[in-house]
Amino acid sequence: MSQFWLVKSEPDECGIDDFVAKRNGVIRWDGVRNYQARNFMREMQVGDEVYLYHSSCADIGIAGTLRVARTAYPDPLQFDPESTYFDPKADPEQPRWTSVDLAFVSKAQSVLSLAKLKQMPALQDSHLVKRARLSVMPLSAAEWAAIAQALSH
DNA sequence: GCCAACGTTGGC
DNA sequence: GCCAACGTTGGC
Repeated sequence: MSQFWLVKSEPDECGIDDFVAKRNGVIRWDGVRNYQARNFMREMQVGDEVYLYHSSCADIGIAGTLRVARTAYPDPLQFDPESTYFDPKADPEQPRWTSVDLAFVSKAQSVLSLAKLKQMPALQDSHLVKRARLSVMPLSAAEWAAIAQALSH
């Protein structure tokens, strides 16, 4: 069964416009270095729908929709000493960190702001509102639908 | 740039 | 296994 997710990124690093530019391709979602977020990524299935959330920027909120194009595989950056995401404790035999591939679905006409998300009754119990600083999180079908409706306005 | 939340590390 | 120190996230 298809599931719903939300991923956060700073748009300077990887935002919805990077996915627009790769409209017919995929982007590797890498650099996640939090175990809870990683574990959620490992549950993702091809075809799952994903909201992209822009954090730490002028226009904070949900900026578009993506789709899982490839399930979990080892994040190559953990083995790359040149990368800021290099993890000296990562073992190629037993990789610690996970990537998935994500593909563009749509860009929001305007960003659905965090202020509006916080006001939505359907999101009061969501990870997004309740738990700070989690960069990959599941959404319930009801949470997904409420956001979809707000985005369509 | 500040700072609260919170995850990780390491000494004991 | 506890917990203080420290680092990171991310809104403001």
